[in-house]
Amino acid sequence: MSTIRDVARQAGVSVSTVSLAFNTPERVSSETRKRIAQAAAEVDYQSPDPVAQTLSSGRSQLIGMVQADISNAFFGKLLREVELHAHARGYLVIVSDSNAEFEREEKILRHLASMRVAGMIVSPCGLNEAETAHLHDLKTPFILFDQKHEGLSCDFVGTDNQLASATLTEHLIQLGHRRIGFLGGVEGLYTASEREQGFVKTLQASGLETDSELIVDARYTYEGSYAQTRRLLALENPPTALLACSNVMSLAALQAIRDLGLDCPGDISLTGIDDVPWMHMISPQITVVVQPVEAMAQATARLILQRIEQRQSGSEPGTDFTDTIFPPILQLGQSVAQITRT
Amino acid sequence: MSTIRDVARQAGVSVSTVSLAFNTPERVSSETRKRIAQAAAEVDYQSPDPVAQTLSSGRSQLIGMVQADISNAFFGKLLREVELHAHARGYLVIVSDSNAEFEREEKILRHLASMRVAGMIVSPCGLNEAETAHLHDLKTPFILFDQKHEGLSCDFVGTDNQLASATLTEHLIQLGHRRIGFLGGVEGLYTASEREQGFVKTLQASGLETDSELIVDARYTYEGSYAQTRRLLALENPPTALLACSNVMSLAALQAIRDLGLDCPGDISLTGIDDVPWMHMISPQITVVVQPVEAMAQATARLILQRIEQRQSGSEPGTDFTDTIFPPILQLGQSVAQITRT
DNA sequence: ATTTGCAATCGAACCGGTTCGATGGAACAA
DNA sequence: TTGTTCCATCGAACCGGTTCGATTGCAAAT
Repeated sequence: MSTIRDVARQAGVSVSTVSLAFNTPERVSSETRKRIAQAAAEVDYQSPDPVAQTLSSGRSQLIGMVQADISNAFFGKLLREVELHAHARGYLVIVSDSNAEFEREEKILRHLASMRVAGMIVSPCGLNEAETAHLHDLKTPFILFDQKHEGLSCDFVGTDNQLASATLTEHLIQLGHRRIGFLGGVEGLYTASEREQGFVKTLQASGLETDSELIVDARYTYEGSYAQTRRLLALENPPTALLACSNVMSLAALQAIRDLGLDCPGDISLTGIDDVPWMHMISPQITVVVQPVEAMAQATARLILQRIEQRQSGSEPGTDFTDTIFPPILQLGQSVAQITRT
Repeated sequence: MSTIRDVARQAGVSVSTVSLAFNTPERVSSETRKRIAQAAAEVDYQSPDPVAQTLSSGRSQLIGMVQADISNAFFGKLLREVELHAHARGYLVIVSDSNAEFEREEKILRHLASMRVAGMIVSPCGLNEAETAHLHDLKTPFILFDQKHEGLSCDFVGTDNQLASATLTEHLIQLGHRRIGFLGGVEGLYTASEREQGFVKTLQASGLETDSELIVDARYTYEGSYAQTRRLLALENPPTALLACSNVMSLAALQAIRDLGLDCPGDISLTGIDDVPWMHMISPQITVVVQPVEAMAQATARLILQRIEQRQSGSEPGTDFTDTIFPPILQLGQSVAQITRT
């Protein structure tokens, strides 16, 4: 592999001139520029070494992504979109899995920072103040995806989580449901609390009372949801419908219903937030609200590159941060039955 | 951020001694070592800068992965496993999507090489000789995953693809099927041709004739499989069973069957290779062979790290390459009917 | 003719480590 | 005492770029 010095020697100019010719061509006479180009071809100079470039300029051609579970399909779409955009601009993407552990997340963020990543996309699982401050201190632009963190001024891309659960709740209410079981996510997590709020507010707005017995923490897990569904359906006064706060939890609920020998929607109606690929082929097709993943992924990919290039061109961090909120989309299935008033 | 020079100054030793103390502690007197450790703490020296380290040592703490579609669930599992192992040893993972385009793949490989990745995991979509040679020239260890490439001596982790289709074919034959439609993958691709061979060989071993009309190229895509399924079922003498060579193609076939108003398995039996998450909740549950993804991912993650550390400790590339082949696992569903001989 | 201004180019320092050959001193053998 | 080894440490070169202040030469302004 030949270096910039080989090119300089071949072209009979100094190393700095070659560097200049590559980075700010207008500062080099067209004649010299031509000679350098030819010399580069002659010694088969490919492109500036990214590692050396990073060390001296302090900025790499890397974009970092940190998620709680990178094997998840939702993240897969995001990853792909980001990678395609990044590749087009000469960036590579580093992904890392925090495994929903706080210390890990912190460690990863430091590691990424030490790699001088040009930008980051993060779905924080829990960020303390120290970490928040640390993120801010970095000159690196970053975007919060899906999980918002109040008190962290930066860009955010996500869904209107309150609207998601509100939409489903309203749908159930309109079909006559009065007792709705809410299978919630991890307490304290942004999306989880938003979704719960959307549920509760909608009930209140409809003049229905909220039975706290029906609002359960199902941990965003299959197991949690499965167990809680069985528990809810075993109550003396069971709900007539369930609202599961995630794709996995909807599927667990459906499985629990099947295992109890009950019929959905005959015995119990089911709705959920988010789908999984091919979920529409499962019967009954579950009525869900989905997030427009592709659009969200695109928006995120575009935004991070835009921020990176802004920073590149010298402009300061600024305070023009935006929240890009996508509305959830209701997808009717056959998992909800109409209830006749008693 | 303090550097190794700050530590050296604080400890009153030279820079090289500090470096030595970090990398080969046994070469430094215990007293000096102690002083350096204390100095490091005093100036809050975190850890050697990975970028500088890469530039001077020629090896980074990065593992590269290249796949044709990184949003795919199969890859997601692999990615996660690799990332977890990598993280534990201080590596970060770069992933890149070749989008099944040859030039892209080539470009990515070069880019990764210029980043001095410590190792690579690749599922090549098409590697010409130039590229093959290029890969070999790199001192970087790499593992082929899923897609093997004959004539490239390196480690491989994958499934016994012939056995996968053979298992399904035999299953169908035992249940009386004589005309089996084969929905094949992209021609020329390793997995595709292996699976076709497994199918054809099994038919021959059973003394059945192979009707070339029933072996179709469905491109590993949903659309391809959907269209070909409709075509096969419209033949004057249609097959009684289908064997789809991928998860997506099985689902497409099932959808086509449904859309034709046919019953599976009543009118047509269906089997497939690979599942998708939650596929067992679709009815009829499709009889498939699955790859033990977790085990494969683990094996790959372990192997790449092992290779990297071997190389680290100075041993030469060597020729002890291994093929780690996992047997596919038959998962019976309700998508295959018994045929009574006519 | 002298000064000023500007464009083109250069040299050197720098980014933060690794690595190798050199050096100095202590221990040991002749 | 002198010579040989060996251990601990050091200085300098190097990895391959970027960047800034300095220099040179030429044209325009005074």
